[in-house]
Amino acid sequence: MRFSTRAGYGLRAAVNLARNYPKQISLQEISREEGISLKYLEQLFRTLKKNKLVLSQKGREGGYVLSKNPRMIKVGEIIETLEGPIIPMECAAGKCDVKCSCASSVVWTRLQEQIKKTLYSIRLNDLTK
Amino acid sequence: MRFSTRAGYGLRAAVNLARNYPKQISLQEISREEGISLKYLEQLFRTLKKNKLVLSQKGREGGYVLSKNPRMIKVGEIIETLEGPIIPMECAAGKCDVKCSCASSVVWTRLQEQIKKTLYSIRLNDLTK
DNA sequence: TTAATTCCTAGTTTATTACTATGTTTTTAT
DNA sequence: ATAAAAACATAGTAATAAACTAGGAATTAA
Repeated sequence: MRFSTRAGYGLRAAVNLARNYPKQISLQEISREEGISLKYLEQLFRTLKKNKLVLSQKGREGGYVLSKNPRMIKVGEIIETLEGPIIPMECAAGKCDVKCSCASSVVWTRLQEQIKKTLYSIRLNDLTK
Repeated sequence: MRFSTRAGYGLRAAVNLARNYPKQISLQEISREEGISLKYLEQLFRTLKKNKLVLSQKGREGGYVLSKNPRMIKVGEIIETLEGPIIPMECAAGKCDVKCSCASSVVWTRLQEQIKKTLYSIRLNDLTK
């Protein structure tokens, strides 16, 4: 049971932006500071942008900023954007066949709730102190 | 973010044993009832046995039983046995390099705690009703 | 006009998961 | 005794996804 490095890297990058908020930061800086491949960061930020979590400016002296105050951005948003929805097991996805009306599905739905609850209770600015 | 089918299948099989406890059940029966490959079940049960969660009897009329009353077996035991320890991100493993003394690591450790707490608060007999 | 940046698509490598194949050994019913 | 049914064991394969790279195009400010 692991979250992907997309989530790990993405969160670190987002915290970096949160620390610098509202200053605009280039991915090169983040890449250098966090030791994450620039090209990989570009991919991550494309999806972050598509989901309106960051704003960007192209061209020289360009970069990214969080789209809202870090106080308003929940860690869960970043992670679900980069990883897709939190679904520990098919059972918890709702699309259950007969076999999955099984007793153990309550484990996975309860787990799903708890994970989401945890991730959505932490905001980016909680991680900048 | 997904748990493996090992955990899903293994849990279902364990719940099946719990329902039949203390009767001994063969993997063929479980395979038939749960629609899980027999050979795959054999693998899973080898590791369950190695970790003393089940007892076995070889030979004709043989099979498996839970090693303890289902009241005493936590879902987390089954899952961690089959999947390995719950570590949402390297950060949470303790073996953190400099980069991972980062702010975001508190997310992963808190998440780890919550997941464990959830999985260890449910017992097999909670799933047999 | 050049350098630095975001933006875009596709490809490649690597690792893991999921599952299969082919047995051996043990035990019980017949 | 023998045959069937079960656990036990190892190795191999196929599919999938994750992680990352390559090579650019478009944009913008110094």
